[in-house]
Amino acid sequence: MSADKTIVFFDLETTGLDTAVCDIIQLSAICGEKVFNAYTLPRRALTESAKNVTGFTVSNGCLFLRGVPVDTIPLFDALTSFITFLRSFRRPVVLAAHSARRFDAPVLTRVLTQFVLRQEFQKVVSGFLDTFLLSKNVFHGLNSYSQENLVRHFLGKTYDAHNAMEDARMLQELFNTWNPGGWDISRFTYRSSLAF
DNA sequence: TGCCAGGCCCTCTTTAGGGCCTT
Repeated sequence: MSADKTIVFFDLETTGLDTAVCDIIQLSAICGEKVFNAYTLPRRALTESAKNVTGFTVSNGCLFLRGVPVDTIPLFDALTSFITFLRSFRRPVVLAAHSARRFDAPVLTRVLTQFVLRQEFQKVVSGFLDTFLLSKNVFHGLNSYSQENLVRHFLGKTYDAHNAMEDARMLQELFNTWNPGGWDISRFTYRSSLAF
């Protein structure tokens, strides 16, 4: 990774695993001490599996996290605020997520396109770094490359997995511990202009 | 009725199948 790029770690919680249709519920990101977090009310129902994994539920038009009401903002506002957050780094940003290529990037770029924000986004984000593919190729012989297992293995701790803010925070900590070289980062970084 | 998908990687492979990883 060249020195003129900033890596921002991010995570999404969504209504399900189908990247073609799922809605974003939580969007979180972190870079150093700078954090971003937004909750949005999904337009479609959560799958039972997503309810169990994330703890989110929707009732009477309100979002709840493990039964506690959560303040939400419109998805468009969350996306524009996110772009403003990314622009604050004043240099090209690489967005890193665990399984970014398979999951987070396709979902994020789909909704950005829906709200005609894709071009604005691409002005500040040069690519997506997939830490799942990176870890699997750099650290051989592990039983599992799930983020939860990697945090247990490399950091020796458990955490509130499937909360986007905590997932992003732990991913940054993992990455700083790995301290991968520029070649490995480049190998698993994908241009954000490409359709996923 | 079924209970959500799918790209990548591995191998008991390549005329294929199964598990991982994300919610």
